[in-house]
Amino acid sequence: MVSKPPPDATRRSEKSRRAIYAAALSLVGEVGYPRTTVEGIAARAGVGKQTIYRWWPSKADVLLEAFLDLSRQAAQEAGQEPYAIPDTGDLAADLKAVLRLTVDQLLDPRFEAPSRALAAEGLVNEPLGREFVTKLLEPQLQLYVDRLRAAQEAGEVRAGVDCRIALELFVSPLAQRWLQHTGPISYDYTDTLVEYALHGIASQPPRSA
Amino acid sequence: MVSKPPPDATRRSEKSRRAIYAAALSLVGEVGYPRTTVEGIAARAGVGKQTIYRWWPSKADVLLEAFLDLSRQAAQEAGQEPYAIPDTGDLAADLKAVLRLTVDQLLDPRFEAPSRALAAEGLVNEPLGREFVTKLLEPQLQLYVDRLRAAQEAGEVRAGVDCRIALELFVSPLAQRWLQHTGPISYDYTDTLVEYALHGIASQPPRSA
Amino acid sequence: MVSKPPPDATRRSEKSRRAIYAAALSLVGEVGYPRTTVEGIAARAGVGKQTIYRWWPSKADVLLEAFLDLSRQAAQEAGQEPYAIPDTGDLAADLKAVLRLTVDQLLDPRFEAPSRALAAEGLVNEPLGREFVTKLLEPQLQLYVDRLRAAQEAGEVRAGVDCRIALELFVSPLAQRWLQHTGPISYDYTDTLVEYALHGIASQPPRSA
Amino acid sequence: MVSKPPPDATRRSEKSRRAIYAAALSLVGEVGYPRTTVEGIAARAGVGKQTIYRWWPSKADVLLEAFLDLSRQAAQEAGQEPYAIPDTGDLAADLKAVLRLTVDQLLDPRFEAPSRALAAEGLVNEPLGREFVTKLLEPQLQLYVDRLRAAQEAGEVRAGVDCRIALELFVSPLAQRWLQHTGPISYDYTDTLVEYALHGIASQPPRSA
DNA sequence: GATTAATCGAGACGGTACGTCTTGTCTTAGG
DNA sequence: CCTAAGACAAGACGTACCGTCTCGATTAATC
Repeated sequence: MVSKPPPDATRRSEKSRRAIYAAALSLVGEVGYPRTTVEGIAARAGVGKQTIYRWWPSKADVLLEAFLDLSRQAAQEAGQEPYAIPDTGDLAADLKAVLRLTVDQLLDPRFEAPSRALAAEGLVNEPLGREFVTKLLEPQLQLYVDRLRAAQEAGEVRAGVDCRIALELFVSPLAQRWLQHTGPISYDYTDTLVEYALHGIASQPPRSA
Repeated sequence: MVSKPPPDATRRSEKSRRAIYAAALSLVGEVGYPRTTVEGIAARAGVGKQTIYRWWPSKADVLLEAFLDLSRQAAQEAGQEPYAIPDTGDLAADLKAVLRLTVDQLLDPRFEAPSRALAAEGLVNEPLGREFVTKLLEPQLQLYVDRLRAAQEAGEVRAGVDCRIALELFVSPLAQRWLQHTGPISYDYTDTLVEYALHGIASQPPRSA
Repeated sequence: MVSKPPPDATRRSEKSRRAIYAAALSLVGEVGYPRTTVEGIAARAGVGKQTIYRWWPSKADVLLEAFLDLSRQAAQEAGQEPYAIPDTGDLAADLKAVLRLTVDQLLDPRFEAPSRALAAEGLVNEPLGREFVTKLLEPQLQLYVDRLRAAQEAGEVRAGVDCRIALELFVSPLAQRWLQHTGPISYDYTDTLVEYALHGIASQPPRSA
Repeated sequence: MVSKPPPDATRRSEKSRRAIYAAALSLVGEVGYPRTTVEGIAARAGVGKQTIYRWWPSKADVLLEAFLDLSRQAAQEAGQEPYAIPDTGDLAADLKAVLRLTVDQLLDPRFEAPSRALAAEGLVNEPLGREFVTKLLEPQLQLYVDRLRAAQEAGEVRAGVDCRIALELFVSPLAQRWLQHTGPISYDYTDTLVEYALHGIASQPPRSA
């Protein structure tokens, strides 16, 4: 007899849930994550604090779900999500195109504050971090894995290359620049990343290949 | 309405400063960053709260300085800091070696908690983030830039390659895996990164090169 | 904007009502009045909260009715209620006897907690206080008035004495000792009260009587 | 290691203490005891909640001290408090006079709400009740005991009468009428009480006296 | 016996206050 | 003047209840 029985989800107020999502996202955008409080979210959503604590264990989880919801919505708005990177036969062009879309999204102010906040919280709060990675990051990365695998089968990528590692060559640099402000983000930059990642930076081919 | 005159640093208590660094680092290691409080640091350091607020604007800044201090100490202990990546003439080998050292440091428990905490806080607290990047990250990255530039002059790296971008091909993937737990970290992994980054993942050379 | 139509009392669940009374009384006895909550009563009674709010305006009213019910029951158990103080012709003896019964009741643990709670709430919540006085206290006091009036007619009590005030001479001291713990309660004590009230404490008769 | 060390009383803010007393008394007067909250007191006093919780365990204790302070002040204002019931040699007159003063005080609106609230809380919260009785009620009652004892030595009161019980004959009825609204309060009423208590209500002297 | 309308147990809801914790400022005493 | 200590105003935390509301599921009186 340690923990409360879980609440009855069938009786949950849809209106409140949406109001909470909206309040959480707008507050994070306006005052930043650390100054966004559960009380503030409840007040702006016109909701009792208990209604938040009933369904989420912390403000980080509220924000995570709110962001997932926002992503889902944005995906729907953007037409039937392809859920795949296009395959025109030209790997470099395809990767450049999809990275340009990612750049656009990273610079969209609706996404910036909450996703940065979630990423930050995820670094320090491991369960949340795992959920963030599992639910948001990995599905995206898997698309790259799929496209690279297809390229590998088509002979465009060297056999033996681990696609899960390969994708990090262009995704991680972009992620780090964005997260840590270690450099500017642009189409040129991502195009360059694709170029370098595909053909390497060395002037000579590897000795034993 | 001017801001307070700065306190007289010549009369500052060295003992307190060191006790505060130690308390901050140990608390972050023990209870995590969010549950580390200024009061807790003051109590463990046997110091008045005002002594902290007099010299640092926030707990993040305390931790940043504490961590810088720790890094300086660790560097000294590790013998006279080379402050350069070795240049044996074999770029791949040199990069692999230095990345292996980085792996060792990332897995050192003394460093893990505070540096992860600082990275997280830096994402969301821009001034701190810039300081973190400027004082800790950039100097490290510059070493890579220098080594790559030397390789470029030696003809090992293609002319026209932007070394600042090139270094991200092996540094950022490692950073992301470590920060966001998106994958395991090992010597094999970093070796592979160097391999891919130097020679690319494509099976064919670029069309117009 | 009229108030709700009153609920249909004919369809009321007798079982629930009794369960609520029992739960209210036992909770007040166990955890005290302030920590007795409507939610707690509902939970212990196995009843929805609305079933309480449908029939009573507040927890104080629940407790008042529960206590009235308990009193009624106790009266029935104690044989056919006399509803009068016996009149043996000896006023002192009759008063002593009935006060001894009152002492017994005040010390009965079933009654103590709820009646003290009701008295307390009544001090601060005037409507409830009036109801408490009207329904519980006054009927009891009236018995004294009747007995004293009879004694007055029999010449045992001085003509001109206001019986409503006279009864307070032995009832109020007992009530105050019990309510405010200002002294112990015993048969000796109430016997003494009767003695003093009947014959006064002065050594001389009044100057002008 | 169970409880906090007590705070350092020498550094206590006198201004805050007085503001808290004033806020507590005015709130109880305006909205009644149950709707007076610690938060409300803190807000009106311009004080942090912790400053209240640091020095008092509950709102009842705040109110008790506030009331004690008010009583002390009122006593000082009323000239050098005699701290004794006058002894003119005429016991009945002296008692009537002091009871009339009590009537005045009971009807003073500054005192009514808080003292009724404290009495109520004391019924149900035994430690507070004992403190209320010890610090406020008993000192008052002792004055009666002293005056009655003097009268007894002067032969005005029958030897053998227990003065502690005797005083209740006129004090308790007044207290009960006031607390429980069981009847009106007036000079006539208290005069009558003294009359009855001194000379009894019986028409005949006791059989064995 | 089926219909129907209100009560029932249950519990989610918008709120308020609780008592605790921490922040960053201010005050006091001591060196 | 810096220091250790800690009281202070402020305000968020997460919990407990309040009194209202909305669900099916009884359930009792009418058809």
